[in-house]
Amino acid sequence: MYELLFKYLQNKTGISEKNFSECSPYFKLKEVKKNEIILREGEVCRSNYFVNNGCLKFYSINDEGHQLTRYFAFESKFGTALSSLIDQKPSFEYIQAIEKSELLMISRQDFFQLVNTVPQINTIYRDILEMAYVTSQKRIYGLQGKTALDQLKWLMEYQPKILSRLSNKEIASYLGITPFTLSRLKSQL
Amino acid sequence: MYELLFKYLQNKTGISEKNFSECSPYFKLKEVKKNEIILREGEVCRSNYFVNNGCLKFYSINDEGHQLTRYFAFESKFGTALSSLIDQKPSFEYIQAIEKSELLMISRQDFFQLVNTVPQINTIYRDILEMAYVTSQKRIYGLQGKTALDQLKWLMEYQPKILSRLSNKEIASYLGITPFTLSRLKSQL
DNA sequence: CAAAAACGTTGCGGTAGAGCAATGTTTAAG
DNA sequence: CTTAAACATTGCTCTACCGCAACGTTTTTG
Repeated sequence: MYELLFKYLQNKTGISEKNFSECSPYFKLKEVKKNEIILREGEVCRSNYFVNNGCLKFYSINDEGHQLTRYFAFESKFGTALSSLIDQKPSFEYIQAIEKSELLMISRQDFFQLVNTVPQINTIYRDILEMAYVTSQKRIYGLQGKTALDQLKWLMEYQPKILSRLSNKEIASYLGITPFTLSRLKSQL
Repeated sequence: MYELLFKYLQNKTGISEKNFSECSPYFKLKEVKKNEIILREGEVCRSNYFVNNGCLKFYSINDEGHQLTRYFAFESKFGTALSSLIDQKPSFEYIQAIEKSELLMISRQDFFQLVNTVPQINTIYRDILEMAYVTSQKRIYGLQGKTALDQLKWLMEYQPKILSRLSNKEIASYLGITPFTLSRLKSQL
């Protein structure tokens, strides 16, 4: 149950089995069905999730009712509504399982306690923040000011997993275009 | 020279004057002229900057030669090419002073040493990362999928300082639209 | 395995914003 | 204070993307 998480932490921080065994009990197993919604807009996010298998989608719904996806968490990734988790205000994003998934869930309180007491978890949190930031920057710079076709090419180059594993509807939501436009673009490649 | 930085740190972490005096010598004063470029695309960013007065612009230039601005650092803000600073790869963004500015500069090495040895600086770095992330998220969600007019209204509500202090050219670059479009929009308000 | 629902594709028309050029205005520099 | 340069505005045209509708295909579910 904790093999993947241990591998992940060991890889990033070189944590020992002993130290890990002090952290792992705080992570609870949570199984979710396909399409199950884990967090809704307006709710305060109180957990951090590590994906053992499956895939989570983090998205918001804008004024016109369109989904806009910021992040897909596949296996061996942490994911949470970070803004909401950090300041404990209502989330503007949803978390939903795209596939039947197995998650390791840790409460906000336990997580930040580990961040403050276990150096390796502090490192992991720093790493999560850095990665999240760098990713979001790449996204802004990589996508803005480009045509949708260029965005698609960028995605093919840097995030091929998203293209190969997800439906056009999800991909379009990630790119911020309509499935119609995506369909047309694919025929131009 | 260090009053503003001390106030900033004290406000965020409650640091004592004594602890602060151990950190402050690492921050060197740097004065820059209006329009002076502090970091160019392709260079590796080796410093973190605290703005004592003036304003820094963080932007990239896309394939069509257009500026895209991600952040303006006014007084009492830290700013750096964070992605480059973190992984020490060439920066894809420029840092430029919009006005004659007075900066406190700390080297990457000194900064991360402080992060790892001074709890209050660790907190500050976490805070910088969290803020940077939350801001970039707000930007993605707040701007994408909206019309340029809505973007402008959003900016008026949440970042009025940018509108009041900067030229239309800078504002347009921040919104990812042309100055022409911005000019037209303003007449519609 | 059959019916329904979700998803993908394609054509048509509409619109927001870009590019360019012309002109007026503000800022900067000698 | 004067001249040049940068910036702002506005009209015209063009294009990328959207919305909707119609139709075919795949997936889900009872």
